[in-house]
Amino acid sequence: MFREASQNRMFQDVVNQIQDAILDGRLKAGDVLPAERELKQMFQTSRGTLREALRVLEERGLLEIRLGVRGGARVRSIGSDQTSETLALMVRSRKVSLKHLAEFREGMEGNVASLATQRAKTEDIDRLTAIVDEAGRCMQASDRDGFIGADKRFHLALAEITGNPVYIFVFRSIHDNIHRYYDHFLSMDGRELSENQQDLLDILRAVANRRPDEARIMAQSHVHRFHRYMEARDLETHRNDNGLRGES
Amino acid sequence: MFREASQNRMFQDVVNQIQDAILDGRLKAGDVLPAERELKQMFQTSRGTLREALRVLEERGLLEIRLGVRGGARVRSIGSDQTSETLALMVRSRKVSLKHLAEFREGMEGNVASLATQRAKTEDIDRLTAIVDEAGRCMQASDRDGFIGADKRFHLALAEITGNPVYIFVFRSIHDNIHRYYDHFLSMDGRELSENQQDLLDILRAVANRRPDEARIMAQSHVHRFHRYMEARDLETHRNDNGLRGES
DNA sequence: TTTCTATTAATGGTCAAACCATTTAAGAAA
DNA sequence: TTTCTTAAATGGTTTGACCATTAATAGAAA
Repeated sequence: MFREASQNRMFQDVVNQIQDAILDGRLKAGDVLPAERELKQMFQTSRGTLREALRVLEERGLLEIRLGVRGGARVRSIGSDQTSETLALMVRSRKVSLKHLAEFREGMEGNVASLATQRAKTEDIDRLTAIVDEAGRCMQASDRDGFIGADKRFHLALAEITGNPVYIFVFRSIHDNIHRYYDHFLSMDGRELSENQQDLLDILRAVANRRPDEARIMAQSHVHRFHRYMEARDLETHRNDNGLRGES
Repeated sequence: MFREASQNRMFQDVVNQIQDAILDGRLKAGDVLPAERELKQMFQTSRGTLREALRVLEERGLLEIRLGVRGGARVRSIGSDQTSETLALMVRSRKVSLKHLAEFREGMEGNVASLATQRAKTEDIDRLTAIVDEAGRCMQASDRDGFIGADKRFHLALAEITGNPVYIFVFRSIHDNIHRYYDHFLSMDGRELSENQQDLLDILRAVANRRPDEARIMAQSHVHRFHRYMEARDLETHRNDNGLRGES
């Protein structure tokens, strides 16, 4: 119900005050806090203590601290970076595998596709169409990275169409982590590119025709296909090493 | 692809070294790091710099720091606390509302119920049955808090049955945040308790009968019911204040 | 002997003042 | 005008001291 109150730890109080100011809108994204030597006087604390507080806020993703003249602590907009980092920790510590991430994403993308189908406006469908067209061009040019980028934007667009920021938030977190595997394990040849392009077309058609259940199935099988490619590549290369370590 | 490399910021290097030791298993949960005055010599740095590094690791959820003799930095096990905090920030900054959280949860619980149905062993079903029985006793005793607790354990058990830690991780994050609303807005009378108990029985039956799709629908409508209760209460009390602010 | 109490030492938390490193901007030189 | 130099603002680091909290231990009281 409540978190324990800690008397000691003055820097915690500084953290709370600044965080409240940001979350209450008194400090907006882009604002620059006064220099450390001024802040320390405003809070009546030492510079060391103040810096510990800034470190916490930076780690929380609320501040970005730059060096040099005109540097200082800038207020950032709240994003999903931190969750992404936490998931990354779980992956690195072997608590979560590619299989787990992929399964979760498969279910979530199904929900997203279904919801997006129920809520897409005509301009949303136009936007999706444009992305699929671009993916098609990448496919014909055998531009693998371009295709993967378009694929990502397609899924992100679906998440945005739902109007629910939680989907965007979680999607980013999952995708950031799963993407590391793409670079290692996902090499798509022409046939695979064309299969995936067909998937996107199928999803788009289901959305345009207002068939949520069909869109769910299509999206799930599309993500599942990606997953299978990676699994196959993983098995091929697995005797060499275990893939992803030590890139913090 | 890569994060920018920052030469300056010596504390970052200390963070990386300790984090790597934890994630590589050289430091296990419960281990206690040497005292700050020893660590500062091991890293050949000043105490202030070292403390900034510890602060980051604490904020990342990797260390827990205690005061006094026999205090110090202890290695924690990696959990979902941090993501929960980030979501909480988004709720407080009005980027995410109860409606968004509830909708996301609804979809996710459907997926969880479906997967759990496909994977439940007989002992899993026994466990679920025991939880539902307990919920039934709470219902008959009009023990609202007890019922909510049993309900939460039921959903958590389903997540565990999937065998996918990502579901457990995300469930905890979402639930921690949505639970604050329960305390404010959710007052269930006898009829509502009994409706929810019936929901749990329905889900359990679908799982036991191995009907994934049915389990999905049941779980979704169950979560949806919770959601509607809260929405109703929210409207009732909305003229007073906006509910949840400033409890950091 | 057992139990309570006061002391003590280990440890994190804070403070102060100085110096270093980086970056931008203003001014000087070409 | 363009390029180079310099200066000032700002975060990063160091040192050494002192404060506050806590667990263990020694000692007093029962």
